[in-house]
Amino acid sequence: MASRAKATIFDIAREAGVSKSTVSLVLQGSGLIRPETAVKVRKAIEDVGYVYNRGAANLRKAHSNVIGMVINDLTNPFFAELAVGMERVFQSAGIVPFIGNTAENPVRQEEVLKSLMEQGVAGLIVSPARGTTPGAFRRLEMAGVPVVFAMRRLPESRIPVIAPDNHRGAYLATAHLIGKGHRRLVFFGGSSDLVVYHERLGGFREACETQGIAARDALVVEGETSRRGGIACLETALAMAEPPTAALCFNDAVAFGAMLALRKRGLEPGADFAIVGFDDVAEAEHYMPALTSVAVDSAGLGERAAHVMLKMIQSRTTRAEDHIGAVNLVVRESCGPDRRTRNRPTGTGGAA
Amino acid sequence: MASRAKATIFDIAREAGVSKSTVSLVLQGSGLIRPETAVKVRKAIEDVGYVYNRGAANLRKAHSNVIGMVINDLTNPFFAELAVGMERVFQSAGIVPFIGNTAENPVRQEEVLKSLMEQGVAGLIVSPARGTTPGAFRRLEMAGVPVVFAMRRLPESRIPVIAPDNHRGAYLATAHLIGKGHRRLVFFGGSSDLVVYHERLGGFREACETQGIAARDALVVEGETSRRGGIACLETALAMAEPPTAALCFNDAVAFGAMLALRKRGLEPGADFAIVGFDDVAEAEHYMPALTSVAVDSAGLGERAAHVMLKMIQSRTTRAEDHIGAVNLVVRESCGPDRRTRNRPTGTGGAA
DNA sequence: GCCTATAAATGGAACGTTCCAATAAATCAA
DNA sequence: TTGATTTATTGGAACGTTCCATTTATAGGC
Repeated sequence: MASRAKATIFDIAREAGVSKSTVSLVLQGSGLIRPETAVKVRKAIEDVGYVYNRGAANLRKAHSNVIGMVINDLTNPFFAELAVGMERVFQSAGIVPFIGNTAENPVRQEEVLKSLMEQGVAGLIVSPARGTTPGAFRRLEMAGVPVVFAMRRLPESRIPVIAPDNHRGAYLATAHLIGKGHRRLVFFGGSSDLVVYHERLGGFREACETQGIAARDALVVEGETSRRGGIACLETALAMAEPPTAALCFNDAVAFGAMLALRKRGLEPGADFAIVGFDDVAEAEHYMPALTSVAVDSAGLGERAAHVMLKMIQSRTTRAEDHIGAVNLVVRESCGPDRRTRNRPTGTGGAA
Repeated sequence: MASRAKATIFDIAREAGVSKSTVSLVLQGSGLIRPETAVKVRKAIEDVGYVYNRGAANLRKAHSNVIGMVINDLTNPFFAELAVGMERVFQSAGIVPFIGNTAENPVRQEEVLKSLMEQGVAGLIVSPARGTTPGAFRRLEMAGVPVVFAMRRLPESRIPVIAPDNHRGAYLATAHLIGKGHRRLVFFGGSSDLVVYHERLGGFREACETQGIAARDALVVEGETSRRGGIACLETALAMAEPPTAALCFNDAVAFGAMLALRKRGLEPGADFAIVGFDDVAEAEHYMPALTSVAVDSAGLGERAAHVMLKMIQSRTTRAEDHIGAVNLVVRESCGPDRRTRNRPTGTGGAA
């Protein structure tokens, strides 16, 4: 069906009766060629079914305009949103980013990074996989390729980071629960190999401290960052001698799991046990009951990351400022009514 | 920090005291070179911080080992699953696929396909965007690049398709509803620019016909294929003079929306109105009530598509058999109890 | 009509790799 | 030893593009 050998600019040149250089100029949209010539060439391009060979071009050109996005888990809508945000700004810049999925696997991540590098990417936006070793990005730094981290960061690294204000988000959510009258709280899910975990847990702890919750009443149950993990966390918490009455969850998936587990025990999320999630994924709003959660605007952070990347490429630098995105607590039904008015009919502080 | 100019095999050759050809052989893992030489070269590769230039290599090599996956909507967990399934088999084949997102936009899709082609991909797995014109893949066919469609197909096209048995899935689900005693049914969501829509709707209609439902009792409400669309569909249906009692939804998102709308009206999904979804996404199982849905095994279809692609590349062909994946109805709570026993205490057929 | 200035088109070298044919070195059979 | 064989290594051409320095065509000024 198709001519076996791929068409090159020479074929176009022959077809249009010009030189290869002229064809090249036309391809680059140079203003140097006469309009009629350009038209003739463009027709020939169509006729021979030409596809541009970017690899060959990059051999001469300083740098490509390919950007790689490395995502740790595409099935998590939270990260998919991030990717979509980035896509949006790249699209309007006429760039098609290539997305690689690492499935939270550092070995796979290494392969993906290597492959992207070999393609000669101009820059890389990465949401690093859990368990990424600090040295994993040394090669990229050596090669002078601009990199930005999105959502997650590595313990010691000079690579710029675009992430939400996890500490503040957790603080706000926890303060809200305490304000509702809860006095024994728990942090559900996540594990300490993630910097994000420490940030969120830190916010939780600080809120407990500054709002007069004793350290022994600020509990922590580690677990998978999934629905399943949330179920397990709740079981653990309720099995305690003195169970908590409210939970801040590492993310929304954990929160959904915890609510599910409550229901299975005949308890009503909100009324019997307060749940707050983190990330505010699209489902949160539609759950029963609707989930109170910390909104981080992942698509917005994606856009931000893309802009930073474009600027880095443009200014040929490998450094940039970190950007910490604002968060806000979206209060819905899962953290229930004010606890003071239920358990202790007369509060101490009055109207506040 | 890094040496500005990128290292090439010549730099490695100089460092290791061998010729560029030897370096090339080592890079390709040829058995021709003496082990000690190979070690020496590999050390040099490390030392100079070399990154392989695949573009240059592809200039000589017959074809690259890059495969592109073009997905119409990454934020839909259903398609994300598909991508993950493909990833899985490519990973074990030592291939890193590049994912491009088209956000259901044919224009963007054109850009993504063009960009992937320019990179010299060896093959393309595509879930085409809604509204893709029939000619959109002509260029690819001309270039002789193997393409397979996953999940979706185009009206008239000779490109091989890997997709679930939509007709049968819809038939099974509809028959189940009819078996439960429903006599006035509706198909919710989707629009006729999608081949999948016709397939599913066809299954619905066939089941109604063969199971003795009058044509005027087999209703159709088109709508967005989202939660929001589902809400709208339900409102429309209940506003009818003679409303249906059960709905087969185009996909799970529509089903979730319909259930939400039922709840808002104080109706209980399952008991008051039966809902069946399509795709069986992970959430379906965890919903309240759990959603009855047609499972299509999208990850499995992804794996299948990847295998077909690998085989096509290997055998240098652009043709392959279609593959229609088995489906099965997962009955949960959202289609409720048997209707006959509720509305007409004495059924006609006895125990069946 | 001639020289100069501008516009348009062109040939050649270079980019970093692979592959082939050729060379050099080592081994073996006699 | 010598020629034949095998094992390792190598130089050169080619891949499809860009970019620079030229060449050729067109127009302008006098």
